[in-house]
Amino acid sequence: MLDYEKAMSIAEQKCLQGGIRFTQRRKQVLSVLIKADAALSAYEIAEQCNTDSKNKMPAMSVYRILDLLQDQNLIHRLEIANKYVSCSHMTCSHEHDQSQFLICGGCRHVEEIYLSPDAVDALQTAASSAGFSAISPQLEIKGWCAECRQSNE
Amino acid sequence: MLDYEKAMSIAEQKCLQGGIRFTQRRKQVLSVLIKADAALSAYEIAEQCNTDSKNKMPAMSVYRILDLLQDQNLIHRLEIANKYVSCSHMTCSHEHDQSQFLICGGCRHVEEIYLSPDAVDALQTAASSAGFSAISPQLEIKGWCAECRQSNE
DNA sequence: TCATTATTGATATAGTGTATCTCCCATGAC
DNA sequence: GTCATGGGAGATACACTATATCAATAATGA
Repeated sequence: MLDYEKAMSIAEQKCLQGGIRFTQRRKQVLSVLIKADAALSAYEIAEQCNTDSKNKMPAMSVYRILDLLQDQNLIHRLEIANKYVSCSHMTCSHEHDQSQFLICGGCRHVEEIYLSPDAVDALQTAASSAGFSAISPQLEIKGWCAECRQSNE
Repeated sequence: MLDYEKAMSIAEQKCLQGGIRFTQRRKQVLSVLIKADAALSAYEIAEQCNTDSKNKMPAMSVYRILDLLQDQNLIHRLEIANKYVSCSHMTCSHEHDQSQFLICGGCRHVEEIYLSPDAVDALQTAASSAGFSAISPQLEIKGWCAECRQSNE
């Protein structure tokens, strides 16, 4: 899990650089995602916010804030899972231009993985051959976690 | 595009083997997908069915039929795009256990690609290291098609 | 202080998909 | 041929994910 304090401070800086405010609402959403250390749906985030504080967080606000946090590269949206995760590279000083996620087709559990540059190159090459100019800097790969695989047999 | 007649005949056989009927409704849905030669959403399929014939195809029926066709390995569901495609390997006599799709993050255009076994192995290895027992036999990789890439700059 | 703009609240609505219950019809047993 | 059975289809309701829009509010700079 990310160093919470460090991550929040970096998020504040990034927002400043991006010319937007790091409001209480936005802090709250990002905070939930970092502390969860897992992929959550927008509605799960709202629910969590509403458990944590008495100030009601509408789902619509969550979506708005998620969009914004994504623009600042603070979180990722996982399209296969329809969920959101905090960017695990947020507190790294060096640049990462590739993230890869494994998503269990059964329980929707999400693991971040690290593909070798060779593997990424292979994907990129295949994409180019098909007339695509680039693969997404954020790959989502569906699979089966050990647990779901077992219970499926 | 698949040989239409051949594909439909194979689908019929597969349904027979699977112990289910290849009804008019099911033929109609599969037919639309094969002829479209593209990824369609469930509602697009329903719409197409309703254009083609006067017999109204409710979206709910489409979902039911898509599930069933998927069980018979006649079609694939693309989770990133929320769309469905006919299996391009349907008419092949040999076995394919891996399909890969490139999906444009902009226009949602779908291309089927062929990854080298090495690349697939690399993915599988990374998955295993993360505690996943397998990657999906059907990979979805998001990217940017040349057109969308251009208009995004 | 005031005007401007960013942010949030509130409501409506679209899109995608599942659950459930009923009815119909093809099939096989008799 | 008749009837019971079960698969298939229709219909309706609803859950979940997400966007659009407009009004209200808070923060900021002139």
